[in-house]
Amino acid sequence: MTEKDQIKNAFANTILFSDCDDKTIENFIEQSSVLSFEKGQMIFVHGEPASRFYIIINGWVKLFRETLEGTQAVVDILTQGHIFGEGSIFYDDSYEYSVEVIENSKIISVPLPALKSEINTNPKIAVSMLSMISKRRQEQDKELEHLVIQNAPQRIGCFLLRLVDQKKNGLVTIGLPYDKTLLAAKLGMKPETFSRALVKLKEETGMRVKGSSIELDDKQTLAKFVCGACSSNYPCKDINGKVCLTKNNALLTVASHDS
Amino acid sequence: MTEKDQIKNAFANTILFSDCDDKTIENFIEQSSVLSFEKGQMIFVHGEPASRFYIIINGWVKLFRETLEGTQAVVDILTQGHIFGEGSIFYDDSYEYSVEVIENSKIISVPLPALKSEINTNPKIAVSMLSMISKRRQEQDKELEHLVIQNAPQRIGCFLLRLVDQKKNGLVTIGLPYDKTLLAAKLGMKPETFSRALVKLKEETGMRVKGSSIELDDKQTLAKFVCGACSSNYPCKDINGKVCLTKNNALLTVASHDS
DNA sequence: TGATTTCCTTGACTAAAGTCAATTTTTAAC
DNA sequence: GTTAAAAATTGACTTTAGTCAAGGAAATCA
Repeated sequence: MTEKDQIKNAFANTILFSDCDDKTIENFIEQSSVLSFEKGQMIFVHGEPASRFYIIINGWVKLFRETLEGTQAVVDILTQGHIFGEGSIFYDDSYEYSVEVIENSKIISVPLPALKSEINTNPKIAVSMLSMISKRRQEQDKELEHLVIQNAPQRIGCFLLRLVDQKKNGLVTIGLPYDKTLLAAKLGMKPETFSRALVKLKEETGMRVKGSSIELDDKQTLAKFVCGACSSNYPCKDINGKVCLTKNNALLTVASHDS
Repeated sequence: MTEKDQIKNAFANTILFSDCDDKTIENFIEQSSVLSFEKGQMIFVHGEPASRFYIIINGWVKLFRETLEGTQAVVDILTQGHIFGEGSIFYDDSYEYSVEVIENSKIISVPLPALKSEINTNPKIAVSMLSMISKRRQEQDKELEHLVIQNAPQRIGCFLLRLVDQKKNGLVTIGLPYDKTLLAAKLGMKPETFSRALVKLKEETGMRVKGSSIELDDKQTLAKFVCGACSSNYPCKDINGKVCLTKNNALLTVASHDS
């Protein structure tokens, strides 16, 4: 596959551009550039004027904000197929969060004005963007709910359940997509709490943890422990996992979110 | 003002329809009806097929979800000018939450298909909807952040700060827009915790609480206690209060949110 | 390979929020 | 205005999560 094809593919695989005709995508591609980022690099910083948005071809990034006192709040952790920075056209044209690359990544950079004008004239892309943001909003809604009514072990359990292929039954192996420290932050808890909560989860559900790999005899056992403290029944209808790679190149189904 | 005018006004005062020409709004009005609800009534229930969305002319409603175990999570509490139920066109055409009337309310009911088709053909309303949902998403983002990095007194303090007219200096009086119990739920804490946290807030900032009315000598004192544990500096740029009435008909500036 | 750094875990302790129960205050109803 | 109901507060106690510090495991690098 040529790089050109790869870019075209990356565009077509995002929810935002999936419903677009070739000509529109070509137009975007012409104004775009592909960038390589190393682990640790910052792509942009919270509050800075926003000029471009980004599409991840591969790798991982962390969206976050920081308080004056130095505490960090993880907004999201994204990988291939996801886009970020697009929301700033509705946020005073400045970025709503900072973005740090957490695994070497190949990322497409696209000018925001192009998106802005396309949205204003092309109802199709406006609707795609609406459905993308709405989906993200619903996920946030649920994260908020979980933060209030689930405890630490349940939040981890819920995260794991969403990684499992819903069609699979019986024994399943789940690979954590990234660091436990990072996952702890994403789930709104400290690393120590995460560690202890995982032990509790092991005791409660009989799952086996070895490094970043988790084995589970039956997802129903986990669901039983987790989903009583949630407003939607298992399996949640907003799970529609996409297969992608963990940082160790293990296959992974990621519960999709698209912002 | 005739009822017809009142309805037209209600439409024009929502972000969603603010940018619409008269003809489009007239078309919506023809398909709409105005309903009166009593305190305690349910407007729709989570999961039920969605056929209409709603615009609040006056009153208060609570959006919430419930777990099997009976715990309730408050999604939002809305009053005049806000709309709800519109998100379900991106949620499998079923309602994402339940809605209960908490103060007698006059509410416009509008068929969802009308909105759906308008969005698909009228870029203006698609963009309005985008900016509305984006704004809501940003607020949720911050609520999520606060739930993780702020403690109970700070969350209350932040809520209060957003009620204060930013132009006012010196002594200000803040009226709680609804029950403390409800406010506690919205802020993700128990009523007892709310009560104790308010005492703490009094001690820390010198504010005076008398029933649902709070007097504060200087909002900077409160901001100092609250905003160190937030990623945006006071005054937050997403505050753009609208004046409305509390349940006791006191004047109130409500930090706007539009979903 | 060994050394260094980073990540993860564990223990002991503290702080924050939740629970349960009792009481007071406020509001609504008659 | 009296009474009943609902909302808010307070106390005593439990549970949960955070903090700080120390060790151990894994990954990375020379």
